[in-house]
Amino acid sequence: MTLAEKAYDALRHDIIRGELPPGRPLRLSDLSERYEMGFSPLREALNRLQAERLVTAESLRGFRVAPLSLDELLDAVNVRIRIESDALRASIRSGDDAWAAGIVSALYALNLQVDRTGPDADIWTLEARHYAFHRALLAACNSPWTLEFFERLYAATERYRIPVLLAAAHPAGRDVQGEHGALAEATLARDADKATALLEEHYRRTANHLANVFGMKRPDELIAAG
Amino acid sequence: MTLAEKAYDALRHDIIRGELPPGRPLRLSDLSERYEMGFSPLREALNRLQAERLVTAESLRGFRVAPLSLDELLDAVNVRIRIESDALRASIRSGDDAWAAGIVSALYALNLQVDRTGPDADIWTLEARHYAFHRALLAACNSPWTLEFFERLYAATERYRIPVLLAAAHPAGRDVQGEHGALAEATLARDADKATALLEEHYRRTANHLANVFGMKRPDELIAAG
DNA sequence: ATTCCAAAAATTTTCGAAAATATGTATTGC
DNA sequence: GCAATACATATTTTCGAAAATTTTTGGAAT
Repeated sequence: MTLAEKAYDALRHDIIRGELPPGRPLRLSDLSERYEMGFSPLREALNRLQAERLVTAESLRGFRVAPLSLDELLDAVNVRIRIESDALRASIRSGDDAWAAGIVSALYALNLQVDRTGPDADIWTLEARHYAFHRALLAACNSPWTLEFFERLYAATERYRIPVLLAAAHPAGRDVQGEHGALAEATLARDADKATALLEEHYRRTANHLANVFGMKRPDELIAAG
Repeated sequence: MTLAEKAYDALRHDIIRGELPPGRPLRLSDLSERYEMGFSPLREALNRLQAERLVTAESLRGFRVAPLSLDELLDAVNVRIRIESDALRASIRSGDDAWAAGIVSALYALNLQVDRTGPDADIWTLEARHYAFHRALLAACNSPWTLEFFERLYAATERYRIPVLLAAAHPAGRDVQGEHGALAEATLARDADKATALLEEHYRRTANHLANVFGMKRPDELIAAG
C-alpha cells in the first residue's frame, strides 16, 4: 500500500470520526508531522477527499475539513431514503440465499455488539457493524452506481452520528436494535413495501434525533422535505 | 487558476470527449508532455478523477482512462431515471418563475443549435446546451447531493453518447428536439407524472440507441432492469 | 521451442527545495 | 488614532531528482 493510500485512509478515518473536526484547516506541515510523510502523498489524498466532499479546497488557500450543516444532513437523509429504498426493492427482487444469509449474519453480529456493555462496548465496532448491516441489505441490488452513492451518503451522515454516539452512551440502543430486526425480517420475507417503509422510518427517526442533538430545532423539516 | 485545476479540467474534458479513449494508460511522462506541466499537478488531477470514476488507478501501476461497458451504461441510465425523476418532481413542486424561465431559455438555446447546419452545427455547443437543459429542469430540486449525483451520472453517460454523436451526424435530431419540448411543456405545466414519464422514455430511447450502436445487442435489458 | 532468471529500462511514487502566493506585522503618513 | 504600505513570515504549489517498483529485454538451461 502506497503512502498516498495510507494518507487517504487515515484522513478519511479521522475526518469521519471527528478527530479532525469540521472546518479545521488542514495545513500540510501539520499533516506531514501527524502522519509522518511528505507533502506529495498528503496532497493526493486531500484531492481525493475533496472530490468526495469530505474536505473543501480553495485555490492557494489550502484545504479544510468540510463543515457540517443541518441543511446538508437533511438533504443527505432524504436522498438516502430515496436511493436506498430503490436499492432495497431491487435487492429483494433479485437477492439469492447468499444475500439473505449475509443479512442474517450482519444482523446477528450487530446485535451482539449492541448488547455488549463495559469495556467490550466499542463504539467503532458498533459503527462498523451498523454499516455492514445496511450494506448487506443492499448487496444484491446489482447497481454499482447505487452502491457508490450509498457509500458516499453513509460517510456523510456518519459524521453527524459519531459525535452524538460519543456524547450519550448508546442512546436508545435497544430501540434501534428492534428497528434493525424488523427491517431484516420484512426484507427476508420479501415484503418490499413494508421493508422500505421501515427503512424510511428508521432514517427519519435517527435524523430527527441527530437534528435535535445538533441543537437546531427543526425536526419537522425532515418530513416536510420528503 | 492553479496548474492542478487546469490539469483536472483538461483531463476531464479529454476523457469525456473520448480524445483519451477508454482503457488508455495515462503515463505521467506522456501527460507531462501533452499538457506541458510537471508530475505533481497531474497526479493531483488524476486522483480527483479517480474518485469520480473517470480514471482507474492501480497501486504502483499507474492510471488509465476508465473503461466503458454496456453494464455500466445500463446501470447509469437506470439510476439516472430514478434520481432525476425524484429531482424533477421536487423541482416541479418548489420551482419558481426564475426556474421556469431558465428551462424556457435553455430549451430555446438548445433548439437553435439542433436546427443549425453546416459549419455552425458544432457538436460541442450542442452537448453543452443539452446538459444545460437537463440541468435547468432539476435546478429547483433544492438538493445538492442529488445535483452532484446527476452531474456524475451525466458525465458517465456522456462518454457513451459522444462517439455516437461523432459517428452519425445528428442522429434523429428533430425527434429528440420534440422530446425535449414535450418534456419542458409537461414540466412547466407542473404535471409531474407526465414529465417524469417523458423523462424516463427519453432516457430509455437514448440508451437503447446507444446500446445498439455500441454493438452489443441487449436493448431489452434496459426495460427489464428498470 | 520454452521456461527461467538476471540485468536493463521504464514507470510510478516520494521527497526536499524552490517558486508563487497569501497572511501577519510593523511602520509611515495623515 | 487609523488607513495604507512595505516588509517579514507562513503556506501552498510546483518542479526536478532520488527511491521504489514494475516491465521489458536478453540470454542460459532444460
